Amino acid sequence: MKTVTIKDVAARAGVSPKTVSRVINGEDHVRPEIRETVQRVVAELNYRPNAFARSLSSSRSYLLGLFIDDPVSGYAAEVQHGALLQCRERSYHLVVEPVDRQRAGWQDHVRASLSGLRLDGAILAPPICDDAELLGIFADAGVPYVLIGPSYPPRDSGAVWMDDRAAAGEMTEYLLSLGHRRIAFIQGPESHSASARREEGYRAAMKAAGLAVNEDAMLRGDFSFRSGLELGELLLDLPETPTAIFACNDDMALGALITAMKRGVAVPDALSICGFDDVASSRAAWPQITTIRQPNAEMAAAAVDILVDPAFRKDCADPAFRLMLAHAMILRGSTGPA
Amino acid sequence: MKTVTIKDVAARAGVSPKTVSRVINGEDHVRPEIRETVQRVVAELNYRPNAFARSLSSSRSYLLGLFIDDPVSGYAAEVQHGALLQCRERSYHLVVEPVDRQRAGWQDHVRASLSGLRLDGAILAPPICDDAELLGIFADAGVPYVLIGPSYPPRDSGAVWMDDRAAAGEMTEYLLSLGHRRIAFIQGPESHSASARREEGYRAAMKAAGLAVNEDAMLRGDFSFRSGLELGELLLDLPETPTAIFACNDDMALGALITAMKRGVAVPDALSICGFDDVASSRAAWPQITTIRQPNAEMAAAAVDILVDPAFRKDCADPAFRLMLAHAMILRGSTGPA
DNA sequence: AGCAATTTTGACATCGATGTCAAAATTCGT
DNA sequence: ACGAATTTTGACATCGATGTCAAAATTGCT
Repeated sequence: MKTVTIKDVAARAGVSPKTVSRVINGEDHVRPEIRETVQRVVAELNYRPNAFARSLSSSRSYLLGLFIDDPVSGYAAEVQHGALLQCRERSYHLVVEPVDRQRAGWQDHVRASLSGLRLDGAILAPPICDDAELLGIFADAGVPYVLIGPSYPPRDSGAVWMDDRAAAGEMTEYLLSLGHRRIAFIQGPESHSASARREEGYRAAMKAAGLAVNEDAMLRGDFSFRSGLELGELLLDLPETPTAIFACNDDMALGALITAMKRGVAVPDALSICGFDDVASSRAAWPQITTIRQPNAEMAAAAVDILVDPAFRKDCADPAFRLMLAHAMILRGSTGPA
Repeated sequence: MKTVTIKDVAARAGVSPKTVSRVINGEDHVRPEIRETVQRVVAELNYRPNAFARSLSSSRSYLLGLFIDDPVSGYAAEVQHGALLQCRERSYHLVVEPVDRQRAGWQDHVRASLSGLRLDGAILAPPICDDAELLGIFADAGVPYVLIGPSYPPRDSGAVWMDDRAAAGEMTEYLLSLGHRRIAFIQGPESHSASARREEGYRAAMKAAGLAVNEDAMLRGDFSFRSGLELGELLLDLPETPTAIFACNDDMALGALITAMKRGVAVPDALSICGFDDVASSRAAWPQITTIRQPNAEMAAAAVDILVDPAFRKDCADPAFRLMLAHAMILRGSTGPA
């Protein structure tokens, strides 16, 4: 297929390439009839601007990067999908870059994508959105970025959140309303700040109900299914068995659920279990797991919108670019009256 | 951060930009000592070639596209991860493009990525790798592509497979060896050719064992968890209850497993269940599901290797670019003696 | 040493778009 | 209808690399 260039369009429409460029980019200063002619010719020839030439001359790449720690997780898939759809909406493209901080020289990989690809912006997913060194690399390269669920509100960048604290609080209140008093809590890894916020919400709700948190029933996992299995064992071995387990994410809740089944503890009759995330397998389990749906795709889409907003490039510090999106409690079969 | 260009490097090394270009691209005809000097300067200045300028002049984009139907699935995540890592290895980048054929005008979206981005190659995941119209778009645009697990061996493109037929045969033989005779089979959607190959393998193994397939215990699902639930009901309602269910993918196997648990049918004592894919939740279930691991990441990585191989661009029809990778049977708790 | 063959090098054009800025066309006011 | 103000248009340079090809340097041979 011979490539159609802007010159071809210009020639056929009887105008200069520059005018065609104006029409393509929706700029002012083109007479309506000429604009129409050009648009017709563009359609006729099925012309598509060459993204590389455009980037080279305009110093915009129409490319956004999604930087993510573990691109295989279900979480990553949701974030990516949300970003992808919104990019398409905006005529941008998305480049996914895994950031494996275990590997020596990861910094260079990041720098290479930034300087080689001239990304117009980047989306940083948790937990790497809290990595000061990484943020520094972006700042040095002058690439604007939006953080998803960071620990601290960033000063000079966009951010999109959900209210982990409030959500965990609601979940705890729900368990309390079911009559549970001995509610165990499984924390996530310390590196994930969202985990800490969820714990806060849990503690606050317990305190509000006038209940003390049993620190023996507060265990730290690593967000993996396996750690849920193991910590579930520990919790069920406790002298005062909890009547409910609130895990910081669904994978660990699933692990705890399986442990309960193995040991013949009926869920939800003898033990309620709830998680956080609403991953696909929380629906596939039996009973299905009560959880909190994070607006992952929506947060990613919002991040894209922020990045492509010209106002953002002018003033990244504008608080209008720090958004909080709504979560939802998903009540399912794994929780019941105490 | 001021951008370092090839001219800066050239000036500092006391050579022409062209020579620097030669060094960067590992071309011949550069005296060793000059090559070394240039490399030193490149490192000193931390120079990275501008990908856009490079693509514009060389008509290579160093960009590969991954075209996929449902980018949120666990399957997609594995494929993407494999492709991503290999791209990084090869200094390419990966652009993920969802192809939603439900949506009007999807063809234009695909064309736009091809002509706008000048992709050096594309990876087509199932089931869209079997879409003749889609393949035509790539052919028209002159973008070489590699198919993952297509129905038919392509004539003029690369392809990467696993042997679905043999794998399903092995699984069936395993069930037979456990003493099962009434083995139900849950098919996938007709649009997924892999499903048909798996069914073939099952039928062949049954025939080889001298057993007739009970067509009443052969039901078609749509690869979803829900369809596994429903078809599980139907199978357990059969007058001659099967002693084993072989589902065409793990999600449906999980559905059948949940149905069995709901109805109090013990797995694997009263009923064996096995799936295909080895998705994450097949490990999260209880009992864990016996399944077949597809080399998804490996297939994607192999696809990348094929696409970046200069020999491939010269002769896409070379049979060396049609690879079959090995699968693995994963024996877990959901299967046992009849 | 002298000349041909070969290797190394760089000048220059090019890829396809956009930014700048001045020229041409149009509108407006009187 | 005329000049000023404004809008529309296009010529030209530019972004940063690579392809082409001829010039310069090196090597090999007698």
